[in-house]
Amino acid sequence: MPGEHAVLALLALAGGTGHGYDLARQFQAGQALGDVLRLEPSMLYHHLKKLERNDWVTTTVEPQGSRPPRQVHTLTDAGRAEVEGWLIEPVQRTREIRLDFLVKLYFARRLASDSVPTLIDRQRTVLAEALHRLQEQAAGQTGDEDAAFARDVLDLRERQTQAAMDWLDELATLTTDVRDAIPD
Amino acid sequence: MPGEHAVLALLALAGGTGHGYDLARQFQAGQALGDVLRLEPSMLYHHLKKLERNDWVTTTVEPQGSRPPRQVHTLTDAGRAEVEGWLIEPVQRTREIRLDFLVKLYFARRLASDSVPTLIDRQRTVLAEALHRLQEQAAGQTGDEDAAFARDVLDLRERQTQAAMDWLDELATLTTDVRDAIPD
DNA sequence: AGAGCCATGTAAGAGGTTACATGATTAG
DNA sequence: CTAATCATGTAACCTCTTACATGGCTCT
Repeated sequence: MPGEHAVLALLALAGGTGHGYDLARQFQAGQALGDVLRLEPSMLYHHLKKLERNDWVTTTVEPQGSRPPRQVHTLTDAGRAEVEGWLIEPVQRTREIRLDFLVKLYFARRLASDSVPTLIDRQRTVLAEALHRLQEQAAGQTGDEDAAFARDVLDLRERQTQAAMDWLDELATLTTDVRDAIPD
Repeated sequence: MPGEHAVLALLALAGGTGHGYDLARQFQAGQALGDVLRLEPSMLYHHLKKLERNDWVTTTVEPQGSRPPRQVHTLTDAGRAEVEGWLIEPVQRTREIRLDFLVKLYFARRLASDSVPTLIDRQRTVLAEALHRLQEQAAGQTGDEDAAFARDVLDLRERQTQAAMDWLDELATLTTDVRDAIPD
């Protein structure tokens, strides 16, 4: 469920307050964020209701004269804590790299850039463990047709996990370069 | 929606008839198929109902004496045609390789092994096109923070697509080896 | 005596998509 | 005059997960 946390983090990025229509723009196609996580208005408003139920935001109505009134949402302390925790937590499954981790990275760079190297490192550890488990499984295999298929499955997963690792390695290099660079 | 087609294909593999409980075994953990696509009984029965609505199977009740009666499902001609079409059609999105394509491969090897090299080759073509589009997008990029993120996103997608390509290449090699081998 | 198999489902709910409703305002 | 923008949602419909209901039979 990256949607909920993305909305919460976007609210944090906007300074802690915002209304639905405004947040919606970032989740449209063509936006850096929207190209990774597309959120239709209906889903966005749905998430905002849920955030309120979780006491992560409070909502007040702001009349707009002729226009429909805005529902202005404000981050609570619990909401801020939730974002902070989410930003430093790596994802557990390899398939979540493609969506959840990318969204996390987007916000981590903008809200807590100091913690990005740690996030990348912790994510590398999780993937390394996954890789290790895959290699262990690949070791104990028999020889029938089902086993041949199981080997192919493991081989694919290993390659996909390794690709994500290589990508993280490059991310880490670039991030470190920036931090180590001496400003002129 | 690989679930529906997997159930249909499993019915074909069983000779064209079968009942739910029997099919369910293959979708449990520990089975070659179940380790890729887990289908809980409730979902399996749901899919069987849907297959009936699509006229891909017909259902008859078979009393079992003391046991609960079986709902025996039989593939129709339309159902057979649907399986055949599905088996030779590559998946369109890279993320579908992990699940949809693997399931397809499992059944293609068992139901239409002659068409497997063609399936792999067509899938390679789809991925090559995707890779090409990603490289084109990576070429036209500006320099702000959003663009840096967009570059990272494209880089990850490229690596994941390339990993799938490499895997397909190895699959193709192995498959060809088997076909070219001279039986003794 | 109790666990687990046989065989079928229903119910409830999370998560998501697509389409539509409303109604004034502003830009081309 | 038309289209898009502002601003909020509802309704209907998928997919999927988790938990539970039924009730006799077989194995240890």
